[in-house]
Formats: sequence, C-alpha cells, structure tokens
Amino acid sequence: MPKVSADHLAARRRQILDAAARCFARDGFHHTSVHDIVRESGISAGLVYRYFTGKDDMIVAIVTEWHEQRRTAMGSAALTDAYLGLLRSIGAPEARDGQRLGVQVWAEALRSSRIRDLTRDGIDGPRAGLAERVASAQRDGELPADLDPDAVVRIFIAIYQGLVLQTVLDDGLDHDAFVRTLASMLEAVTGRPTSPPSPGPGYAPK
Amino acid sequence: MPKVSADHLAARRRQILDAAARCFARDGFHHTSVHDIVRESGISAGLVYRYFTGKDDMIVAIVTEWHEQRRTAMGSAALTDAYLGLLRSIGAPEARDGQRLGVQVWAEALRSSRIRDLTRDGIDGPRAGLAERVASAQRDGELPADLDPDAVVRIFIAIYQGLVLQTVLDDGLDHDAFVRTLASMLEAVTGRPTSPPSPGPGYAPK
Amino acid sequence: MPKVSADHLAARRRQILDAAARCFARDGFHHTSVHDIVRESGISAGLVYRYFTGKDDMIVAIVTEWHEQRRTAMGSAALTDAYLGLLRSIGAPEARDGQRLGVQVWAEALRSSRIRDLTRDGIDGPRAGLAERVASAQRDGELPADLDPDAVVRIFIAIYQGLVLQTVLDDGLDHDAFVRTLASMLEAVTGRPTSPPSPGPGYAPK
Amino acid sequence: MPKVSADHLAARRRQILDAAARCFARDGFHHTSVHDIVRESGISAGLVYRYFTGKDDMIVAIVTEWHEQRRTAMGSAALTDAYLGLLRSIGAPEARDGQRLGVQVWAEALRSSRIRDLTRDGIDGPRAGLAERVASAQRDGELPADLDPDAVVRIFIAIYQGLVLQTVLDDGLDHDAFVRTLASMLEAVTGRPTSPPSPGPGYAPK
DNA sequence: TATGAATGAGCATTCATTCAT
DNA sequence: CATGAATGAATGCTCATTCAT
Repeated sequence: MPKVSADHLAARRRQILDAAARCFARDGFHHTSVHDIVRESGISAGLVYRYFTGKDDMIVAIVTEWHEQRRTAMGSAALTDAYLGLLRSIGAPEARDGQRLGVQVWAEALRSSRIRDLTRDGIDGPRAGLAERVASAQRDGELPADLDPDAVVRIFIAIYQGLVLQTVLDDGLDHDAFVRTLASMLEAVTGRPTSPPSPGPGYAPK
Repeated sequence: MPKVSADHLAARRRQILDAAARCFARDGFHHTSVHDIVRESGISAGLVYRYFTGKDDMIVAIVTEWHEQRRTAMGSAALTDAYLGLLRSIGAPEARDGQRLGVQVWAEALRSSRIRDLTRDGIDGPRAGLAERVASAQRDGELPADLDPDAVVRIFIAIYQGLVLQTVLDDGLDHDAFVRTLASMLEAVTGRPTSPPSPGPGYAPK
Repeated sequence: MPKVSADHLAARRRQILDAAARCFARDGFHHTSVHDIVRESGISAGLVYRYFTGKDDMIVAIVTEWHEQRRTAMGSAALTDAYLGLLRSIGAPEARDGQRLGVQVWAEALRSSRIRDLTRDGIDGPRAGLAERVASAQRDGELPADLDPDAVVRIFIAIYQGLVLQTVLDDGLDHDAFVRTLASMLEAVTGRPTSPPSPGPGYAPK
Repeated sequence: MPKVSADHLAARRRQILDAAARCFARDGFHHTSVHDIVRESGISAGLVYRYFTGKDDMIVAIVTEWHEQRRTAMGSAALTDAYLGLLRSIGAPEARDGQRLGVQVWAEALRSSRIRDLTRDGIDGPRAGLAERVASAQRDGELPADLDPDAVVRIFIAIYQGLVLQTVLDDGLDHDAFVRTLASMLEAVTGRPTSPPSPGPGYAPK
C-alpha cells in the first residue's frame, strides 16, 4: 500500500508536467535542461526521475494529454461549422503555449519513433472520424460526391496545421480574415452558407 | 601560394553545408554535434569554423539557400497551376530531406530570432507576390472578388505547410489524391478546370 | 537528505581552492587547465562548477582570501616595526606559493578589470590606514613632518612588492641582509632604533 | 647567399616584434594568439615561424632588447641622482606599454626558465655595477659605511619594481610626490641634498 | 518518500603549428 | 621567399542521471 495518496502522486505529476510544458513552450525542448524544470517546478531532481524516465518521457506525457483534450474539441455540430470553430480557437492567446509546444513536437517526431507514433495517432484518430463525417456530408449533398473523403480531411488538417504554424511564427496574422475567407471558399465548395462564429464566451474572436 | 581558388572555397563550403544538411535532416539539429558534421564532411573541426561561425550559422546558410531555390519554383504559370505543381513536388523522394529540415527550422524559429526573421522573410517575400497574383486572378474573374487576397495566400501557404508536415510525419499519405482533391475543390472556387499534372519524368513538376 | 552540512560545503570549497592555488602557483594561471585542478583536487569537473563559475572566479576567491589574511598581518605594533616584520615574513618558505600567485595576479590585473579592482582594493585599503599611521608617526616626531604621508606609504608598499618579486625570481636573495639594511636606512630617516626581529620559532614575524 | 638583404630580414623581424609587443602590452601574453600577431603585423603565419619558433621566442627577444636598452639608462651621474631620474622616467606615458609588458614578463618568468634566466640577467647585470657604485658612494661618505651594498641595491631595485607595478595598476598614482618624497628620505640617509629633476625635454614630469 | 551533491562523458570552440603550393 | 588553408588535440564548461543520506 502506498505511503502517500494517489491524489498526492497525481498532483506531483501535474506540478512537474505543468512546469515542463511552461519551459518547453518558452525556451524550446532542447534548450530546457532538467535542472530548469526542477527550478520551475520546485521539485527535486531525484524525484522528477521517479515520475518520468527523462525529458522524452515528459514530452510524451504532454502530447498524450494534449490529444485527449483535443479529441473532444470537434463536437458534433455540422462539419464545416465545427471545423471553422476549431480554427477560430487557434487565435486565442491562451492557446499560444500549446501551439508552440506542438510545433516542437512535430520536429521531435522526426527523430523519436515514440513521439512520431503518438503524433500520428493524434492525427489518425480524428482522421477516421472526420472522413466518416465527410462521407456523410457527401451523402447529404453538402459536399461533392466525387471528392476523396480522406483527402478532404487531410486538406482540412493541413490548413489547421499551417494556421497553427503561421500563428506562432507571425504576429501579424489576421485570424479573422483567414477564417472568414476560408469560410467563403468553403461555401463555394459546399454551395451552402456557414454559420457565423458563436458569440459565446471563450474563444470567440473579439 | 596556397591562396586557393574561389571555386575551391565554394566547393569546401558546399561540402560542409551538404554534410550538415544531411546530418540535420537525419538526426535533427540538436542531435547533430559539430563532430558529426566533421565526420560526415571529412573536414577538420578547425576548418569548419573558418567557413561558419557555428552550428547556428550553418542552419542560417541552409535556410537562406532553401528560400532562394523555392523562390524560383513558383515560376510564372497560371496561379493555381503553379501552386498545384509546387504541391506535387512535395511528394518527390529527393525533396524529403529538405522538408525534414524545414520542420526543424520551424521549431528553431520559435527560439532564435535570427532564424525566425529568416523564416518570416521566406514566407513574407512570396506572400506579397502571391497576393498580387491573387488580386490579378480576381480581376480576371478567376477568383471571387470578395475574397481577401492576403488571406487567400495564407490559406494556400497553410495547405503547403500542412502537406509538408504530413509528408514527413506519415508515410501513408497519398499525395496524388491530396492534390487531385484540392484541385477539384479549387475548381469549385474558381469555376474553371485546372491543368492536369505534366506527365514529365519522375515527380518533377515541370 | 543529502543536503550536507555547511562545514562539508566549506571543506569542499577549501579542497578546490587549495588545489587550484597549488596549480596556479606551480604552473601559472594560464597553464593550469580546469582538468588539472580536477585531478589535483580529486573533485569532479561538474562539481567544481557548483562552487565556482569558472577559473577566473577561483582566482578572485584566492585573492580575496589573501587580502583578508594580510589585513591582519600588519597588526598594531609601532609602524616601522610592524612593517619590518611583514617584510621578514616574505622570506618564509611556506609563503612562497602565495607570492608566486601574487605575481601572477599582478599580471592578470592588467587585463581583467575584476581582478584589477580587487588588487587595487587590496592595496588602497591598507594604504589609507597606513597613511594615517604615518601621519601619526609624524606628529610623534618619529618621521619628518614635511613628508607626504601617502607617498611614504606608497614607497613602503613598493619595497614590499619589489621584495616579493625578487624573492620569487631570485633564489640567491638574502632576506636578512635586505631587511637589516632597510632597518638601518629607516633609522636614518626616523632618527630612532628599530626593534630587532623577535627570535620566535621559524620566520613568524612577531 | 641569402636571396634577400639582411636589412630586409631585420625589418621583417622588427615588424613582427613590434606587433607582438603591441599585442602583449594591450591584451596580455596569454590572450594574444599567434593569429593576432599575424593580423597586427600583416605578416603571414608561416613566415612568422621562420623568424621565431613560437610565442615564447618572441617574448624572449623582446626582453633581450629591452634589457639592452635599459643598460644605458643609468648613465654615470651621481648615484642617487641617476636613480631618481630613472624613477621619474617611469611616469612617462610612452613608457607605459613597456611596463605592462614587464609585469607580464615577471609572471612568465615563474614558469619559463628561459625567461627567468633572462630576467635575472637583466637584474643581476645592473646589480653588480650598482653595488660597486654604492660602495664607492660609501667611500665618499655619501652613504653610511655599515650598509650592505648589495642589499642597498636590492632595495633601490625593489622600489623601482614596486613603482612600475603601482604605475600600471593604479592611474591615481602621483609620480612627482613619490619621487620627491623618496628624495627627501634619501637625503636623510645620505645627509646630502639631491639634484632637482633636470628640466630638459623627454621624461621631465610636468 | 524526498533530497541535492556528485559524476563524467560529451559539447562547441580555439589555436599553435605545419606544409603544399 | 612567402602564403594561408588545414590540422586535431586540448580547452572550459554543461547536463542528464544516479545514489547515499
């Protein structure tokens, strides 16, 4: 039986992971030393290694959590509306850290098969579901029937990825114009109007 | 007098830069030591520092060259045709190294202002030219007049970036289907057919 | 809990500093590599950098300690007696290392402002106190009233410095004759006899 | 028979030696790389090694020249007058470089027996001659007969050395007061007035 | 459980020196 | 005679990781 509660363990883990994510987003994965994380988290070096086998392990944990969270983000609204909502959420300032981290994960995935697999899972999972929704939209006449559903999904994902990239690399990006223009172009493809952004709290742009 | 020819100097520089690019693409920027480049290039450590001030300087040189090369890739064909040709070229196996490098540069740009500026220049340069071509296409009726030209360009670039990313992260990607499907969707936007890929040898897009 | 005692930390620091001082005195500051100090001290390279920021930092620490020790050496005896005692102590074999180090510090002070300031402090501090004692000796008639007290102090310091230099550069130096002769000459200036060296054990002045 | 004239060779040697002395005085012996001397002298690296076997060899050459020059500085005037003149010359700004170099040579002499021997010769040579002049002054009644002539010389040399040191380490030094005060003290020893500084051109202090 | 002192291999970089031209 | 490209061992320093306490 454990000497400390599971809650305590989970809290410790959180503490380390949050500190690591902060460091990684701020300074980059490779310019963050374990000592930096020790300092940022207030947890001793030795203890860090009882929760994670090393820096790689932390990034794996962060990416895993990240995918879990995003899995729920593309709810069940009409396909294009849900997608445009997702794109709008990229502009939120509080999402910036996650995006900076994401770009680093892409680079890291080139080298670490563990992270590559994880990243691919994070894309392939949504892809299957989305492809089904695209096919369904085609049956409803919302999208032309001759499009390859998987390719359509990949195009949507590519735009998402590129927007994330331009967001972290270029402060001058006008998210609103980007999403609005994309919506117009999608209307030309679907032949239907898209919903305007919901004015609710949260990620609503301005 | 061992003041060797300018050709010799340029060849040496090439030798180092090629070795470095190979290492960076294979192992990642941060997992490549200068010693690795020394081994890969066959050039002594001391000499490397007569050509470059350090590792950063090499990546800067590589990115600079890379941008110069791509600048000419979007020749002067009709906008969508040139663009689709560029996307098709991403699938070429011999371009893989450059793309792996590109992803790493994106990550590095988050931390190094020198590389960020360089990366932004590599995007902003084309962006202005492309926006002009989009505007021209709008005047010709090739694209709807109400679209924001800069946003359209950003969407095109995002798709390019996302495709690069998916190419290096996912071997299962079907480039042909991706580009074909995108072409179909663009036709819905422009109202005109796009040219099929030129049937030249290999993947070379014209 | 390996948070070791302050004593332990101080002992480690001593261990490094003593080894460094030994190396510096034997081989010179610039011909001592950090690895030499590691070997001489038996302490790992990494740990050395937890106690000192670099080689410069060690020399600064050594010089600081050195000045502290000498500050107490010119106790409160009559000015000329205390001074002659200090000069006699230069001949002690166990002081040789410190003097070799001192000469190197002088050379280093030419280049490093940090060490120059430190060296100047080590001279200026005593200088003020000594000038006061000279002035007091002048009021007592021990020294002619028309002498510039600061210049007198500087002359005394110069003799001290020159004697250190000749001690480390020339084995044939006869300390006894040097100090005895200087005592005679000072008697001519002060008009009073100086105390003979205390006949205690070794070279210990006083 | 040589392909180039002896003049040419000597001029080359001068060129290198002057550049080296400039670098050594400015940056210190150990912070001057051979490449620095190459740059400062405008002579190629390879050629430098045809004139000198290395950096040590240059410092030896410089010290040798230096001693030759100083040998003539203590002309044949009355002992104390000649000596005070020598001290006054230390204050000249154009002598500063030589003094900075001198301090470095002292430090270097601790390590290199070649330089130590050279330095000792530079001191021992004058010492013998000076001791003779001191003895002569004693016979003339200019100095008390009971002083050890060699020790007197060493004291004079020590003051010279200390003054050089204080000159390069402390901008606030008042040379005039130093020499004037020393002259007063010497008068107390010799019982005779010293000559005031000659007001001729050159080193006359103010 | 928790600590942080300790390790030492590895890193980027420099530099005296050589030698083909 | 003169050059400067080329070498590679050595340097100061960092950092992921371990383990005695």
